Amino acid sequence: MKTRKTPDEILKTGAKPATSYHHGNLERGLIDRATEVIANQGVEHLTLRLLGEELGVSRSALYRHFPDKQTLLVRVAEEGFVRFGDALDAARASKSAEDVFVRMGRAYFDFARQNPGHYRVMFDTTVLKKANSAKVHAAAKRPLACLVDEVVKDTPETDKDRATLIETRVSGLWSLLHGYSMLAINGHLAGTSSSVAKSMVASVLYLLQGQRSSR
Amino acid sequence: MKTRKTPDEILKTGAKPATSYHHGNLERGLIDRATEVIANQGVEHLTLRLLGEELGVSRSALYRHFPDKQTLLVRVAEEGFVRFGDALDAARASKSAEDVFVRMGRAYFDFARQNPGHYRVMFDTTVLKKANSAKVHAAAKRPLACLVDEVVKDTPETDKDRATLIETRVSGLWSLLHGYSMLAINGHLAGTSSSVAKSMVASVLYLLQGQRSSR
DNA sequence: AGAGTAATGTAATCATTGTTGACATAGCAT
DNA sequence: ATGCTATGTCAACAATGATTACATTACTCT
Repeated sequence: MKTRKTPDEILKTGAKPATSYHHGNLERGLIDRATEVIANQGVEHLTLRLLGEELGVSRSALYRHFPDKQTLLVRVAEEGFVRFGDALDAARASKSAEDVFVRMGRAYFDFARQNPGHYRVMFDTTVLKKANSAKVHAAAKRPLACLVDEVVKDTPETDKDRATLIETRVSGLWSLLHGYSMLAINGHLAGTSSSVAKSMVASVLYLLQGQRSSR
Repeated sequence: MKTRKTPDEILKTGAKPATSYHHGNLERGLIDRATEVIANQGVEHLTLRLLGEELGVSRSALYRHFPDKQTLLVRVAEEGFVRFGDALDAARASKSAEDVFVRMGRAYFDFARQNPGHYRVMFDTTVLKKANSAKVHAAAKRPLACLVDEVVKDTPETDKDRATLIETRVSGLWSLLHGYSMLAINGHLAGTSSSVAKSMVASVLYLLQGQRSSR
């Protein structure tokens, strides 16, 4: 009994007549538009006034759907983590001749570059810190768990101090993926030709191999 | 004729008598305190009111030293880049049995973890974008130039398409260093035991080796 | 169909923060 | 001493996030 009309029904009927008092699906619109603005201009340029204007709604309408701005950002992050987890899971499960880490690495980079708004909020220092939503914290664990699972599988049990080796490999893998994603999103890798992107995916393997053979 | 008293003179005389109207070295104090706040609580928690209070000065006093808050942040970033460049240069120049990339990698991580406030601002999406100070842009180039220089030296000239190889290696190296630094600073690598940190430094070499031998 | 009720949106208002302009004070040179 | 400049204060403004009281719509139940 949450909504009177599903989003699909709204869309089918031709969405938002000119005289409508109700927006129809403001919650969805707020999340989507906020994500766009963040992708284009960064979190700090997102204002409720702009959001309201663009959606043809008063600025206080947001508070019917979110207790505050912070919570809207948490929702953006949450949806990002879910989709991110889905993407990594899919890459992991896909049957392919390629190494599973190559597949996951590519999926990681692709997600970050195609969803810069989500990715920024997901790893923004302060957004998650104050979030008391259990859902977002659960969603945030899943993508990393994907990486950890595969590293665990790939780390020989014979190694003494196996736990440390796993931790090392996860840290290295994640650092490489996160660092490249962040630098690329923020335009610090100007001449990021596609060949470099491909090489970065391959680098995942070399990094892992080096870490396993070392120590 | 910029200052009547150098900072050192102020300090020698016992700094800031209770009845002082002038702060003595407000510019320095603003930059330093701002850096601390950012390190502890993030950029978005930095307010001019707080800054003024803590330095025993009105909130508008800042505007005698910086045209606006943004410019203060740019100054923090600028000083960060200078010190960062110095640290990398020193590591590169130091005579040691260790590989130069190991030395630079350690210096990179050490700087980031010991100066989280600086590092955050330096790579904040929006701080540098709007900065029209030539100084900060020059300072920002130097640290990366250190890494690039060494990669260039280390990349065999015989390789055809050498430029792409260099670009790939720089991207990979920087991504690993930046990613680990960011994740560590923001507390995402909770169990970051010192052994993991050491392994991360070593990983730099394996990554570079893999990239050179590949493609 | 019609009443009742919850969901959704608006308008007016407030607190916080960055910023500005007019004024006050201190230090330095002559 | 006098004047100039750097530095700091105070009051006010604009933008923004948030709150409260009220208005409108849509669903449910009979």
